[in-house]
Amino acid sequence: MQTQALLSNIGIHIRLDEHEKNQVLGLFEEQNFEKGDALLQQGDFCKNIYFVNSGILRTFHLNTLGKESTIMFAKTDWWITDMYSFTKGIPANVSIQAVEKSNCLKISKNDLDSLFENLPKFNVFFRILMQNAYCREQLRTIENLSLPAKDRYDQFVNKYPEIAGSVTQKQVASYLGVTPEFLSMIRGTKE
Amino acid sequence: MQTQALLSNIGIHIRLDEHEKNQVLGLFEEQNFEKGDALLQQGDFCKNIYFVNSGILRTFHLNTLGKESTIMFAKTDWWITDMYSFTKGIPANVSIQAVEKSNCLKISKNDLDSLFENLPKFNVFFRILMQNAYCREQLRTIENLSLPAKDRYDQFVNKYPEIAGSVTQKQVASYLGVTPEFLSMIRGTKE
DNA sequence: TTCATTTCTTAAACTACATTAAGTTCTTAA
DNA sequence: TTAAGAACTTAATGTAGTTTAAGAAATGAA
Repeated sequence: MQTQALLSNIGIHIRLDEHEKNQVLGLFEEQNFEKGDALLQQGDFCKNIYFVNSGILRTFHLNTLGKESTIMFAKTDWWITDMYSFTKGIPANVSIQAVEKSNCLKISKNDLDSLFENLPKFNVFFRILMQNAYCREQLRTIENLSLPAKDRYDQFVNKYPEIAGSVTQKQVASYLGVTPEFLSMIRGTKE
Repeated sequence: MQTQALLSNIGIHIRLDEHEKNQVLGLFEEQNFEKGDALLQQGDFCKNIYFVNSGILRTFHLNTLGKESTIMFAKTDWWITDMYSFTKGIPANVSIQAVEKSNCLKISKNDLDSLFENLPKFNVFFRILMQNAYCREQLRTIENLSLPAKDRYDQFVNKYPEIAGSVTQKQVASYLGVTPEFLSMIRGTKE
């Protein structure tokens, strides 16, 4: 099980001794996904949170008309789950899917909760993780509200060049909130 | 200083004894705002996080063309700040404003950080607060991407009836990402 | 390799929403 | 109380982005 990436991700925010590292790692389980595999289906209960060792994943929502919206992408060193379903125990309103072959470390809700109890500083770590996720999401709201599609596309490519280069334009379009046809047009107009 | 609302807000998630309650309350300061008052100006550094005792506030962003986007509203029992500026010490990219006469309790970044150190369970409280904020923000992203303006308006009114009834339609429009003129049209079409 | 499927592109016709403008109602400060 | 400025409405015109469709390129399974 590859654990260096996870340990260094945690290590950015809190310091763990050897015993604590083992305490944490003992609760994670490795899982491999092939391109297109589903980690979670919209409507099911999200029981795990995943740390991405390698690969790219995404969460997407299907509305009542069958329109697909990409809510987030996750690459190496990111965490991905349906936080709403995971923390509140309600059915997920997104699916999670491997965009390409990926390797993840997952931890269940129960095990994470036990970690919060038995290793209190893990609350510090997750507080910061949630803080950052909230800030990112709010920044996206600001961009969605204040920028036209072309500018949102440019921002996206600047911010996440590896993702922009690895996922289909259809998926990028559904992340930006435009059709693939319109994204294709936007990309045609150089400046 | 009104403190019951704050204590019960904290009490939903963590248990504090009398000494700890005083330790917490000692770091908060009461502040009153008149309608229209600014708590923070876009471009300034956000040094405080505010708990709303009474009233309604909002954060909004001004883009380079002068277009205003409402990022969030906060009413009684909510927390409001520019989390990005507050936690990372960078200039705010939103302003915070009292939509109506409001009473708040504020705590500075330094004092909150000292609380995280000296009262570790406050990390649990803020972890949950950030988790909830992230979930809310992500749900909004889903709605922005998957629903047309009319449906987003209906959802907004259902979810926050008091806010919808207390703020101007111009502000609601800038929250939904449409012009006031178009919101007026939407409201005209009964079902 | 090869065929089938999906993705990407281009373009014409269309629509949700923006802009402009003018009139009406509501707020608020003097 | 009043007047000035906001906020709200309505309607005509304009546009960013959608839909539909059809062909070209890329991908993937046999």
